[in-house]
Amino acid sequence: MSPAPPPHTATAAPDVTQTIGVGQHEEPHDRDAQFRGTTLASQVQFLTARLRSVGHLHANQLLQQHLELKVRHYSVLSLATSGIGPSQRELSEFLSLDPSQIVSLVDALEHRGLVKRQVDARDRRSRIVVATEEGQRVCHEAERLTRASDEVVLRRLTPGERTELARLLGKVAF
Amino acid sequence: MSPAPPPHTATAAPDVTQTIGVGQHEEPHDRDAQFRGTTLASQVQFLTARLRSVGHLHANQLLQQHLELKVRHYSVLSLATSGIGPSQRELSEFLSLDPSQIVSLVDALEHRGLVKRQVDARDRRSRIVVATEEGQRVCHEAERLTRASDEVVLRRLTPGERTELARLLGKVAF
DNA sequence: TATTGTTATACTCTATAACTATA
DNA sequence: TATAGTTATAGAGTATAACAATA
Repeated sequence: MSPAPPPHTATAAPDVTQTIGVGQHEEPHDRDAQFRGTTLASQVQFLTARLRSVGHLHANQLLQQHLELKVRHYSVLSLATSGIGPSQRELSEFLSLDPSQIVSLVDALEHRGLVKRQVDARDRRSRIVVATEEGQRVCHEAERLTRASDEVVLRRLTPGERTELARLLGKVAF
Repeated sequence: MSPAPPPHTATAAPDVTQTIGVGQHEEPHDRDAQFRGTTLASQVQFLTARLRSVGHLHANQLLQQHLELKVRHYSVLSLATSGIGPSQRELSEFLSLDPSQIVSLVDALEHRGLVKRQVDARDRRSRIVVATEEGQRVCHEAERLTRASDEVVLRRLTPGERTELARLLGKVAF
């Protein structure tokens, strides 16, 4: 059995030399370790995509199950509850979503009575999205759920490591 | 220590208290800082999603521009080049993609002569995906590009911080 | 009977352009 | 003329089910 094969080092053409000729059975554990030892698995962007994938799935299920809400609706609701009074344009920019997507998200939240649109007196073209009292209640519950999701997804990190991860992400995410 | 102002604390209906009353002009910088001080902006999963969004966009453009490749194709090509000889099923699991998606990705790479399917002698149902010589050349170039993309996206981090970020992500991404 | 790859299908998400109302 | 929001539409991404070959 190959103990810890350094992968991909300028291997010419010898196809699957590591795979063939090794034996007939691969332990699942060793196999997974092989994948994690890959060049791809060492790249930050790949790891980031993977983390966001598992996290998004988990948080989405949790929100859907308890509040019939999705992460993307929650992110709008959260900013509408924050007190900073975001316009739809600002929501679009900060959430990296197209303005047309914000429309449907706010529509959905408005139909459920969680937010309302207010015409900005200083520029009557723009609509400020603010949470209703019910929306605030739901938002706080959603925040509790998403924090719980963070806890689960980051369970392998110590509290100090979680803080550090948040700090590092904060430096590059904006 | 609580440097970030705790936002949103049960503000009843007073809409945009922070926004109104300050003045008639909002500096873009202050406004952005308000968004970054939000509860949402402090949650790890939100930051992760944002980082992956900007990173994915950047890397995708770079790969498309230089190699007419997308990140998702690169990830398959990279594992096909790694020497571990992944089956399509294994690619599906490690990349968190549906088996049917792997089919079209491998099809595309195969049509370009970058990979080929080999029937696994030990289980003739499964196909091992291996890179051709040309595929290996393209892969190494793609790795160079994605590393460059990482450099750009993480430019605000010190080398030590990048290593630490990769380590923390590695602990939670699997 | 169960699994791998495949195909077909539908659903969600994302991106683009055109329209309106305000500026 | 330019911008905020809206609408419509198409494309990319994702999920599901059914099928053939093999185990």
